[in-house]
Amino acid sequence: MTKEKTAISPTRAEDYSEWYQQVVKAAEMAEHSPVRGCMVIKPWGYALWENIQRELDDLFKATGVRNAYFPLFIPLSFLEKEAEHVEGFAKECAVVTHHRLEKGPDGGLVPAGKLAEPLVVRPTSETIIGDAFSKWVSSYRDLPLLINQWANVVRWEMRTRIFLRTSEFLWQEGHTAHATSEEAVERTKLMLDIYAELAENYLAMPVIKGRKSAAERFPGAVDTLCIEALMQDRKALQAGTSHFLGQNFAKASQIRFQSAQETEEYAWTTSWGASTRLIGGLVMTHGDDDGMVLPPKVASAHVVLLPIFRKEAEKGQVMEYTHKLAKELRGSTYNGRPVRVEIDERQTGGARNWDWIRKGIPVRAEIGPRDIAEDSVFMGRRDNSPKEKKSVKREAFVRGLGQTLDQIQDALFQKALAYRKEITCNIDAKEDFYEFFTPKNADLPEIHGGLAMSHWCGEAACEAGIKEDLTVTIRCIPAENEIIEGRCICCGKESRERVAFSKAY
RNA sequence: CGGGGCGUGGCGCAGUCUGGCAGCGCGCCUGCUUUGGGAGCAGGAGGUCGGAGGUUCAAAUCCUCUCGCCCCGACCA
Repeated sequence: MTKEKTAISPTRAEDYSEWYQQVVKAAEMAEHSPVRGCMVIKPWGYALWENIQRELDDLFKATGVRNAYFPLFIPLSFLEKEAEHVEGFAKECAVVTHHRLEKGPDGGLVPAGKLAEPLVVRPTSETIIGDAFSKWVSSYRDLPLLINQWANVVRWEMRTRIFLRTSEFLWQEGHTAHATSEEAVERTKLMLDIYAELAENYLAMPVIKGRKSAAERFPGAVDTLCIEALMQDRKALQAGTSHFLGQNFAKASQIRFQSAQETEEYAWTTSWGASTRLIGGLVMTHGDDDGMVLPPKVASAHVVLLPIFRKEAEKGQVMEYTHKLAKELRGSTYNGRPVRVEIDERQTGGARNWDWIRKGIPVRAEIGPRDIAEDSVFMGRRDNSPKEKKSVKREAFVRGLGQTLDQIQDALFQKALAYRKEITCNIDAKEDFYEFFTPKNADLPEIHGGLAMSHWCGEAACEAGIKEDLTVTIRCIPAENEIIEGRCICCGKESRERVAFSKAY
């Protein structure tokens, strides 16, 4: 039996982690930098982030959120204001202690000019934004205050993975202040809905909306909501979070306002974020053994035109036809944005085609003299086999492109959804639960497990025990959960709902 | 931060055990051939072998230190 040749080696089944690295590299999305744990995001990958940014930004603004920018550096004393918060982040903070370099005895540069107060490179900005909010809010008429910032943050991670967990990453962090608890809770849910909308309708990534258990909650939050997506190795990825912070940070930062009843109150705040981690999620949701697969709505480019000519005499005609087609496509729109078109003039035969398959572009269109004679293009779709290509009349190609892209978008979502269903199951017996999450081959674990919907009594000890035994955690308590009597998967005590258990990134 | 693995041209790797001219495949450049496809032939460019120090007549290879990446834990978006 000969193995089908794949563009990426190893395949997902052979070595998922290595496959992931190879796809990121082969699709030219990002590479490692000389700085430990930090990546260089390359144009093909950064375009994804730009598209995510644009989409999220529109969704935020439609709910009244405005953008602002706060400092990269946070005074150490600010971080100390909220006890749980500082405890949660202290271990992964990068700290700036000096502000000047001087020539040292060996000729190298050494830090000089020690700072009076060390500055923490923001791991998140609740405290410094809280400080600003305390000045901006004095009356209930100043509320709600709805602010977002697009920024980089630094968390000094023990173990990094490109896009999924890097020391520095890009994200947005929204911060809001409200007059009432109810309104803040409402905002927390609204932003989670926006993340779910982005994930499902834009990234074609099915997600489960839910609430974190106390153990998984954001440090300092009263409640953490999240969307969880399932990757092709059956592990869950937290793809967005929205926190209800109660009055914890308002008290820490003195965000107070005078109410309509002339009483002084602490504001109720929220924060919510999504990061470049989503790009890693795209790779692991849609990528296949031939490389990246990009959902059209977020794709760095929608179509690549591949002109084919052999003799110089043909070149002029083919290139003219190609550029004219590109111009026409770029003048049309998809999902409210101009169609993004690449032209690859390299004459490397089939290898060129495979480059674009690896990069995951949704549509490839080959244009040679024979096509031009028939006023057609030879089209291939990334959601089909690489060999499956067909001749399409130029006019039909242009007119039908939007529909084609919609079909691909939908096909990717449906495929991901079907996979999630396949690896999700209700498990009620502890023995079955342990078997579900235990690989058959302990030395070289195969892809196993999935999402187990199982009963949990609510005790932290049960949650911790399962994490200890299986490295399985409660990803979330689903938002739209049925009340069903059952027995805790760990201790057997009474439980009224199932929660989502899985291994996670 | 503990345990393990790996750093050799853009990518994938051999060479390291046993020290002796830095190699192979793919990609890249040039030419010819081919011509609806992951092309063939010929020629060519590109690497202070992750870095520093040491042993030696001689180090990719041996020793010490160090940096980075990957995997498994602990921690986390």
